[in-house]
Amino acid sequence: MNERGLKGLESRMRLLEAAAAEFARNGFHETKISTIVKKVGLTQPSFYIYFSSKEAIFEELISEFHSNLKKLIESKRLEDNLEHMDLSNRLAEIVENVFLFLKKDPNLTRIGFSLNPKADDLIADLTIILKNNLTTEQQFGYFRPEIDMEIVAKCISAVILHLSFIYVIPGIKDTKSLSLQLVDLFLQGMLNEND
Amino acid sequence: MNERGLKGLESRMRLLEAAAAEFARNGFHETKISTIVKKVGLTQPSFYIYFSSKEAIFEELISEFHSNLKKLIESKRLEDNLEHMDLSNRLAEIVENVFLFLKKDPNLTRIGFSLNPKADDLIADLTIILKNNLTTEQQFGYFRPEIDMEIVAKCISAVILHLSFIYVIPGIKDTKSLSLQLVDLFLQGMLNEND
Amino acid sequence: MNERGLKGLESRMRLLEAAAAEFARNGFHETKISTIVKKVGLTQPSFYIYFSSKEAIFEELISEFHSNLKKLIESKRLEDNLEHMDLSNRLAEIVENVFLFLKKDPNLTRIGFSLNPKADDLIADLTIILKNNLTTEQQFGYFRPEIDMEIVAKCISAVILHLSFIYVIPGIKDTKSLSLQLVDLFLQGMLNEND
Amino acid sequence: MNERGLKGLESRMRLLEAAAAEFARNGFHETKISTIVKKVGLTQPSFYIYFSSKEAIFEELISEFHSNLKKLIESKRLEDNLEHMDLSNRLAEIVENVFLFLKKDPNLTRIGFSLNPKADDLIADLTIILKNNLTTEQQFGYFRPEIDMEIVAKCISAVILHLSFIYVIPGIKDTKSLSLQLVDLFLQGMLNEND
DNA sequence: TATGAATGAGCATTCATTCAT
DNA sequence: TATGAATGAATGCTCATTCAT
Repeated sequence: MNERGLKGLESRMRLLEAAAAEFARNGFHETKISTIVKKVGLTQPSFYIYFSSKEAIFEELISEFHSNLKKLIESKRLEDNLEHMDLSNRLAEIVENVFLFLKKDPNLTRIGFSLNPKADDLIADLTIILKNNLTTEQQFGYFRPEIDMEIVAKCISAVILHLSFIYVIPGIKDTKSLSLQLVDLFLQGMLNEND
Repeated sequence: MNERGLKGLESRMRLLEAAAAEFARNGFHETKISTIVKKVGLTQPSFYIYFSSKEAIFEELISEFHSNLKKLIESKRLEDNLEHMDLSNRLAEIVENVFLFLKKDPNLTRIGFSLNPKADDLIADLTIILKNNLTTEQQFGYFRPEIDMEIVAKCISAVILHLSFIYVIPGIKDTKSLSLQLVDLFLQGMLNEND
Repeated sequence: MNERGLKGLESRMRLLEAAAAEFARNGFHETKISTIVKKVGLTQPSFYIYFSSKEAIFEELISEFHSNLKKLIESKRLEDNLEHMDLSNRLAEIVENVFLFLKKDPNLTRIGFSLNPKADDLIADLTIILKNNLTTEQQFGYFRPEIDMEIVAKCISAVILHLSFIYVIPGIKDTKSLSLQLVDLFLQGMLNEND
Repeated sequence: MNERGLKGLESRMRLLEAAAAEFARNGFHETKISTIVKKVGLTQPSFYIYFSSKEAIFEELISEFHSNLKKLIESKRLEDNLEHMDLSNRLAEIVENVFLFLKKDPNLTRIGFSLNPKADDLIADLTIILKNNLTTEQQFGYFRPEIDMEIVAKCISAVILHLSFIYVIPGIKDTKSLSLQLVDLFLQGMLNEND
């Protein structure tokens, strides 16, 4: 009775896409529903067939992005494959996966990490998973025991996010080599050993 | 008409403070002039005696913050005192100085690095100075020659900012030890040398 | 196209019922077609198969109610049976009949006498019939000749309606005894004759 | 600081008046703020300087009307002057006072007794006061003891209201003689004593 | 230096209604 | 007989800003 047909589903999808683009470019408040529907070729009331409010569509975009990202991170637990690759490569692969995910939909990435209250929570979540992984490795003796892995996790999160915005999403740097360089930096440090 | 009496100057100051607090808490668009003036005990027209528009007061807050921060960074060029301290400590001191600056006025820090277009420029500026410093050191042989100092500079910028927001401004961690840990991480890396 | 099948007729009926309930509870403007059709399990376009507009269904409800009520009143002309009962009982019976009619469908009663322009006309119609009856009786010498029967008729109309809403429809008072009390009040007055 | 000057107070007053006229003519939902302000020669935002919402101005009109009417009724307690006039005249005077009050501002009267939820409460309040008065008289032996004064009070309320709308407010009947006729009807009844 | 009063421009949202199927 | 999809036309309300004083 309230079933959505194919055409309706497509309109909904196109609204979501258009909204993502607008929110990403202008933020929540400067984004107008009139603009979104115009892009899609609909009128304002149609918007409210599919979404109950401006907040609702924003929320929907964010929460799906967040849950997908969390899923990705959680699936990448280090313990699963501690053996079958050397440490650097395993880490680099994880980092690259995150880069690729964030690059896939730049609009969502921008919205998901914009000044919306839940962005901080998301970063915190990601950081926790990262920290757990790193702590495990540390207990295996791979990392210096005196390092506070909480801080490291927070550093890495910040770095991945920032580099995503300035290098990965704009396509300025290759994700593979960037990941390797990052891992190398964090693993080896900058110091010249010869000194 | 442009002669500022004492009372006027004070009203202006209080408006700036109130605006900083509001912008920091709610962002640009959700901040209402009516709220700002109410906090200060003035009426809306009074606002326009001192600032030509909402954008103007925002701009004024940001640009002073930005220029102060730039001044700080530029004053901390490494070359100036390459000798009189060992590398780690010199770096840590610089980092701590930035931490302390950002902690001094959390509202401004939040505004200055919010999603306002100039935040990216500011970060870029800071990163350039940092990169120049690091490159100099690298040429002196302190750092591994194969490292891309541009990337490193960007990592460090991101890390300093992020840790400022989650650790320094809330007062959760001591700036001195945090700076030292950061420098240690970036200089030595995480790897356990014994391996 | 105008052949009504069984199912269609039933849908129409159920829409009328649902509409009556909604109009009674919320009035015309606060009643939404979307609510009506939802209650019936239909969609909005289906509504327009049976009724040309929101006004149309409202009008249909009202006018049937009005014509039924008029029919009732007109059928109760006093002259028809001036003899076969004493005056009080004849009057009380008429009053009770109206009470029972109004109680039968509270929703319709509420709608029919709500602030819709025709409510006043209806009351005026009822009042005229009442007045004619009373005048007849007056000419027969039953009532004091100096009384203005127009005013009395209007009083009685108002009283019947009001008591319907507060006593009869809620079922708080028995219609028979209430009718008798009313008739007694209007016939004998309140004064204590012993004084 | 938020003080209203003379001009502001006048604008507020004129908005109240215009709103009363509109609400009375069209009811709550069909009354548009745009119409109200146009009548007063203001723009829509000005409306919100003085009233927080459409509901608020409606509420203000109603509640002032209600409280004034209650004040009037309460001031007219019979006990105060049981002796100094004969019963009929005292009662008629009270009724006439209510007529005059309701006639004074027909718009408010219409709004105050329209389909707004509190109208019923108001009528109930008035009825209670009336009933108390009547019961007192009854205990003094003026009225027949078998009469249920609750019902009488409700009848009188309904009658006064209805006659106000159809006779008093339109100016069709003189309030003084109408009051007397009403009192006579309720006191003496309609029956011809000679029978 | 400050304010009471007012406004232009805009935006989210609602609802009865229609059209193609 | 019914529905999925869409819309025209409003409307309440907000906010930065101005003007006269």
